[in-house]
Amino acid sequence: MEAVLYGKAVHVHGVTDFFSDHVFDCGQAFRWKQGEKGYTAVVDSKVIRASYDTEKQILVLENCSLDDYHGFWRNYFDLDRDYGQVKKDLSSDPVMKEAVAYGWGMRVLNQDPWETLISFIISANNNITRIKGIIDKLSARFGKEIVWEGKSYYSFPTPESLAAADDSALKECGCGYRGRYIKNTADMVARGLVSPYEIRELPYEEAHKEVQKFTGVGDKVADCILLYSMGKAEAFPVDVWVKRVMEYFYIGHPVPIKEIKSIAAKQFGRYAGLAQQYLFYYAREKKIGK
DNA sequence: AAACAGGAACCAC
DNA sequence: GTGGTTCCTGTT
Repeated sequence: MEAVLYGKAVHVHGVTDFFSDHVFDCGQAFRWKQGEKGYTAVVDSKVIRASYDTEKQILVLENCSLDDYHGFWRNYFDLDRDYGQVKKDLSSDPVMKEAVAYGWGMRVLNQDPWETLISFIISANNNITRIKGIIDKLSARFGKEIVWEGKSYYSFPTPESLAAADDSALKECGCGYRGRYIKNTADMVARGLVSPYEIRELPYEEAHKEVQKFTGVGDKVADCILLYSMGKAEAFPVDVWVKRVMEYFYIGHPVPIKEIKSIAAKQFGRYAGLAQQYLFYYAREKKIGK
């Protein structure tokens, strides 16, 4: 991999196992929007546009410096993980082989723990379209405006701004009963009672327990936060889709979520979270079990 | 228009 | 600690 600066864009040469639709539309991130020139998002209070040239194997990051790339985006896009090897390892199992072939360009992003915490509290009992809408409204209302190419974008709200939010404003953003959970959680973080950044440093089991101290975070949401923002590749979030696909292909009948997690841990090992990501995309696109 | 989709809180037991 | 019910909003 070699990163080269062209004007205000970084071109990363030699990136493999990358396909934008798989990366940005597999349910892990909610702020990336597809446009003519690529996918655009606000991440870490910066607007970024990403596009990938499959033929030349170049990842183009617009509005990005070389320092930004090495200091942030390289890790954000998980570019130092050998997905070729991961996919090879997972493909010894015929079901995973099929799922991996289908979502071949998926990568698990390393996102911000605070943003991921709130985003997945919103995700509970909710669907992706609605989650995206709620996060957009919250950002427009409580985030900071950033203008790029003549367009307005909004950063993800800070803990302080959400802790101070009116109940009615959260309701208008479509949070529903989750507004209370968001405020409670934001308040805990703003007061420094629990830090998502400190939780990130803990091993899986402890982090899984700690993150559930936030209101609105249960077993599944905890696993999402650990996998998508705390570098825990063994975390295996079981939502209805993953439950269905696991029962359909591996078990044959309905079982409790706890059992699905332990079967997955045995079957997929330390990459269970990456396996989950391929399975989720496969199950949802193919409507397995529906 | 009633039914459904989607995880965690909360209260019984 | 387990099981059943309720929470909110958008879609069918």
